Amino acid sequence: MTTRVSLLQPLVRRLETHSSLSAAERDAILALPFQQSNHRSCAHLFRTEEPGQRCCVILDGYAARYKVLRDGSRQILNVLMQGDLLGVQRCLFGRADHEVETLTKCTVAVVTAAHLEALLSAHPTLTRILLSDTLYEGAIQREWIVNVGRRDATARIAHLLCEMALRHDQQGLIKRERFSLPLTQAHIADFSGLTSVHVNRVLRALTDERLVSNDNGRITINDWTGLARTGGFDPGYLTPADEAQFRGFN
Amino acid sequence: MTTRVSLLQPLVRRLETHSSLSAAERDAILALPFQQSNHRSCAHLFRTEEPGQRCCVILDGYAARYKVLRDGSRQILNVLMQGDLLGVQRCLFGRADHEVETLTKCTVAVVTAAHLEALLSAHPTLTRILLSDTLYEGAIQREWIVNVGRRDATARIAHLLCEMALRHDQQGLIKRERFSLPLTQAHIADFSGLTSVHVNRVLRALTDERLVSNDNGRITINDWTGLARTGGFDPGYLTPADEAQFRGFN
DNA sequence: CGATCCTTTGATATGTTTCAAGCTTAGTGG
DNA sequence: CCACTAAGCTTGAAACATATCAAAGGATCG
Repeated sequence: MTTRVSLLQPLVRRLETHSSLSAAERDAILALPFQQSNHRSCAHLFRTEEPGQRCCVILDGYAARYKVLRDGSRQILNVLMQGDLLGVQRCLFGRADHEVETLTKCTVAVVTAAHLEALLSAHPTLTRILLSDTLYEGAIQREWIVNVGRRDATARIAHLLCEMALRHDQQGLIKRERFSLPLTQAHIADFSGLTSVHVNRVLRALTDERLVSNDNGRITINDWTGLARTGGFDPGYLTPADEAQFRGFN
Repeated sequence: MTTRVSLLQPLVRRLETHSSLSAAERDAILALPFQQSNHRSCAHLFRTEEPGQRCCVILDGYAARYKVLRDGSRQILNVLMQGDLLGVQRCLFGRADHEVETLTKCTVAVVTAAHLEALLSAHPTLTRILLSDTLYEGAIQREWIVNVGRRDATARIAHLLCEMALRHDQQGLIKRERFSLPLTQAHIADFSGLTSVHVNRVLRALTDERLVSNDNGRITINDWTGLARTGGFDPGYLTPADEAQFRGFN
């Protein structure tokens, strides 16, 4: 039991980036019953058609929320990583507006709506923590609206890299300015509202300027300040008011 | 007291579009102490610089969440109308990532964080209702990402009109396919990530095709099906799973 | 009755898409 | 171990949607 329990640590870490948990709350979360489930790359985690009374936490790997349009084009809404909690909407409404697909091999902890329910009943303040987490996600989404609405291709991609870097840092997943980001150029295109051809050219320009380098899904940020400047990146939307700023963006 | 209390009815109506409230919860919301406050057009309701421990409900008029970029351009994130609840993020985090400005003269009910706190303590299930409301807003934001990321100018604006029509319908504010939408073409541009010049041309095309007509801030939808088709509008993200579909979009 | 804000229109410029093809790389089976 | 395949990356040329610039025409309001 102890081994399984500690696997939910990424969720705790994630929640603690914007809220503070009491010891009892933390223990209750870590003791949440779940079923571990492994998925191959490009597998559906959630589909809009099949409603379900379950949510899940990403323990390892990457996934993406997205919507497909009638003409077949798709828009990625957010890239999900370790610690991210999915499907709360589905638990509350029995349905969600978007699909979720793995981008890599993924290990997730599946939690039934009933167990989530029980957790929230036992610790009512956790509902507020969940609300905070949803507001945090909302802030990420709003910044993304700005990104696709008002920034040019170069800034969009630079911004994407900055955001993912900071989120990795919050989860303790960045080492020496390096982190993993297993997105193909087609993924980045679907995410930033561009075509993969154009993403290719922009990415090339960014590496030519020595702002970042990309070694097969491992990103290295060579020039934080420069990248943040080109991306118009202001980390405020990701960090609590009182938190020390991320190195490189002060 | 009764007169003041009944003014919060739009909030109840709003919450009831996606959640069901018990009689006690409804009464508690309606009895929430608030201070009525009137604002002229183009006034700041919330600014990022000045954090505050209050939230508010729009009783009458329109407002917009937005962010301003370094180069001075701005992106409207959402248009807020009667019944919309603002500043929850600020109450929980003491800060928000975006600003809110009135688009018209506006009457709002200002609720202190302390009173909101008291309400949630007395009726813990309301926290979950608030979470549902935040998820509902999240769905609207996600659809907007799709809109600016993957739809052309015509579809974006058609979609905007469809969404606003449906939201007005949910609040009972649409009469004979007509509703109020006091956005200038510059507003629509800032919202849809276009320029006002281009908005003008697109809007003209939509009225030329007799899909909509615009009489000085009052929109009439002349052809629901046609407008929804050009906008790629699927109302699923706004309506609970079991709800009867909006007329015209079945 | 001027002043201001909003809308409209035209001409030109530009960022991004589209199309099309060749190239690299990693994985697979003979 | 090599040949084959598929997926992803790269490049170039042409087309297109939207932006930019500039100016004129309405509407509204003090």
